[in-house]
Formats: sequence, structure tokens, C-alpha cells
Amino acid sequence: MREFDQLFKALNIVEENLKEELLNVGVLQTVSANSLIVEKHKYIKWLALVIHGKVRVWQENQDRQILLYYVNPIQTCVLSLAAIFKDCKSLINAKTMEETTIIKIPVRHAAEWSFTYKSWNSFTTKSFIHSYEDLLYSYKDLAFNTVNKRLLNYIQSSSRQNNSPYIKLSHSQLAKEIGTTREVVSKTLKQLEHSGIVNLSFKQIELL
Amino acid sequence: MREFDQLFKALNIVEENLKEELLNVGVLQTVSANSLIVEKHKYIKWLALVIHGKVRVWQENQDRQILLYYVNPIQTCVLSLAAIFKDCKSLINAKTMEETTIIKIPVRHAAEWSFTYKSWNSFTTKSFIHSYEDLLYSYKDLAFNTVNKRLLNYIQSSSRQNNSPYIKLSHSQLAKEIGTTREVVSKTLKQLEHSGIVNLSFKQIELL
DNA sequence: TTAAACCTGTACCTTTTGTTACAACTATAA
DNA sequence: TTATAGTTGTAACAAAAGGTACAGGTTTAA
Repeated sequence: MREFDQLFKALNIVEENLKEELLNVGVLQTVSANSLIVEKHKYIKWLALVIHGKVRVWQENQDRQILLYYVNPIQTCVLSLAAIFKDCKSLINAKTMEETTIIKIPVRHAAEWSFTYKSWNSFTTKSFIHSYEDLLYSYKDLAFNTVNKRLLNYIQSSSRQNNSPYIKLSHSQLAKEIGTTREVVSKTLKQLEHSGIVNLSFKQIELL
Repeated sequence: MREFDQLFKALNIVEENLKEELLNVGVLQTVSANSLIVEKHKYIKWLALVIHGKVRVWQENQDRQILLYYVNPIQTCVLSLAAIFKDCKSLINAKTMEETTIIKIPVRHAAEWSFTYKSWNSFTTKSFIHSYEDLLYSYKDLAFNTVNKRLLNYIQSSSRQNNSPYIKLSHSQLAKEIGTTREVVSKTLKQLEHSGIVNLSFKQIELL
């Protein structure tokens, strides 16, 4: 299975026993775009590891949303990880952004392995730490920066990550990334355009 | 050593080898009130476990602050934990609120043990999860609630935790808990008082 | 080609939050 | 007792963010 080999390589899994266990209990699955794969308040039964594709993880409140993070290939949703160990309900939502290939692992195994296999332990620990620090950064951003600054931060980091000056999102999508409303994003983007920082066009922002 | 026994009990440490290692490398220390024990941008060399006392952990930006959490006895600062595994600089600040007894453990041991000892693995994992979920809650609160609501949330949870209707903090201290300014807290508290939700007196808020 | 759905811009207004400036109050230690 | 350091209250204003309403643009698919 090519996908499992990719997984082993990405997570630096060298233990033959762990490879075998993963092949035994892991379920390879392709999920179409825009599928809710983790839902708030529901129990998590599987740990999903993304092989190809992209998953968006967010929190919501009525009609507003705020992004937590994206899960890119060979990462995992740390919220799933948390739920494994606590056997509790999800605090977040996760949806595929495009057709996504995942390997699903029943939660109880994922918990056991963190003690049995060094590479798995290292993977779960790193996932937690990375997610925690990421959230810490977002928290500070939200606490001390204005929408203007947060929007610019988002655009800059998005541009950096995609290695492109073009951000292909509508204003309402952007609003749901940074936790505000569409109108505020439209106004703020116009300000940024007048300041010569971005160029605006239909469903696209160019970072100058 | 009474303090070490308390630690073993609180963390459900049963492995004799781990107990021995902790006794060997752990350093028992009493820190006076208002000491900075973790400083932003500095390397973390010790993992501190609080036995008695209380430690405040926060983020800051110029003259503003926002609380992350308090470390109460037999918990640990998860930020220290994170730094252990990454050998990196602290993203936060931590200060003792009162005279505090801690057991300090050199970071490299804390990392090794998470694979060697089941109870240690369980402790570190639970610490991460708890901290992550806590931060997730705070993030959502900050993203979607007004100062009024966040202040009330803070007062209510503080009252619940201390099992007392009295919150003994000045307005400027409260401002540094919820990430705003003193004037805003004063005004908001007055609103809450007029609504019959609290009684205000010098350095004290009574939750009705 | 046309309807429907979604996107963008913006005027106007409200609410929330932050800032400045001052006056008065309280606790504490010399 | 009295200075002093910190606390509280608040008016007046400014800036940031949110809400309403509507006009007009773009895309897509029937």
C-alpha cells in the first residue's frame, strides 16, 4: 500500500511491529470535498491521519467562525488525539477542503501505541506541542491585535505557506478565518488596498 | 521526603525506578512570592512541578496582559513541558503568586520518562490535553464574547474555584486577567453592579 | 439568455472598546 | 499624623468593530 508507506516515512516509523499493527487496524479512505469529518459534541472514534488533501478545523458560535488550523498531509488533527485519551466529545469541527485521503485508526490503539512505540510517542508529542504553540500564537494575536492587523497577518502567512502572492478566498470566507463578519473584512481590505498593501479582485487578494 | 511522596501520590506514580530517579534528579525548592520562574524568550532548563502554592502563567504585549492559566499544586506548567521536547524558548511568563514549593526536574529526564514510565506518560499526556482544551475554551471566549461577558465568566469561574463569592482583585489586576484595560474593567463592573449581579468594594467583588 | 446564488462595495448608524484626564478614596508605612 | 502609592469613578472623546440595508457585479447552471 503506497499510502501506508508514505505514512511510515513521514512519521519516521521504523518499528516493524508498529507498521504491522497500522496495516492491520488502519482503514484507508477517500473522502470527498466538503465532508464534515469531525463534528462538535460528537464522540470521536477514529484518529484520522491525512495522506493527501486538506482539512479545515474551526470553532463556531452562531453564524461566526474562527479558524483553528488546517491539517495538511501527514499531520493529524490534534483534537482527535486529545479525544482519544479522554474518550470525550469533540470541541471542534473539521471539514475536508478538497478530496482527501485519510488513514483512520481506532482511538484505543492510538492511545496504547504512544507508550509502546517510540516513533508514535514522538509523533503524538510533537503534534500536541505544535498545536499548542500554534494556538498560543493565535490567542495572543486575537487578544492584542486589531482586525486590520490580524487580517494582514493572515494574508501574509497564507501567502508564505502557499508560496504565492494570491489568496483565493471570498471576503466571507476570510471573515470565518479570522473570527469577524464579511462587512468588516470588506472594509478592512479596502483600507489595505488604499494603503497599497494589496490588490483586490473577484475572490482573490494579491499581496503586493 | 514528604513532598516527593505527595508528588508520587498525586501523579499515581507506582514504578519504583521512576520514584528513585525522581528522588535522584529532582530538586526541591521553595520560591518566595512574586518571583518570575519562567520568562518569555528564555530557555527552559527545568520542568517545575508545584507542590504547594500557586503560579500564574500569562502572555503580554506592551502594557497589556492576558491570563493563560494558574498552576495549582500537583500540576505542571505545560509550557515547560512543551519546551522540554523542543529544547526551545518560552513563549510565556510565569510568576509565583505566593510562597511556592516546587520540585524541579532537568528537562532531558522529563522527555525520556514519557516513554519509559507509563505513569509519567499518562501525566504528561493529560497535562497537554487539559491545557489544550483550556486554551481552546479561552480562545472561543475571546473570539465571540464581549468584555462584559468575559468578565462575568471570569468572576463566576473564579468564585466557583475558590468556593467563595468574593473575588479579591483590583480592577487593574482583573484587566490583566482578561486582556483589557483598567478603565474598561471599572466601567463594566459598574454596569454589572447596576444590573444587580455584583457588589463592589475596595479590592473586592462580591458575586450575588 | 436568463435566473439564481453568491460576491463586493459602501453609506449610515450603533455598540463596544480604548484613551485621556482628573478627582477622590483607601491602605500603609514612615 | 501624614505623605505616598495604589485604587476607584467617571466624563468626554476617539477608534474599532459590528449591524442594516441596498445596489450592483460575477459566476454557474438550467
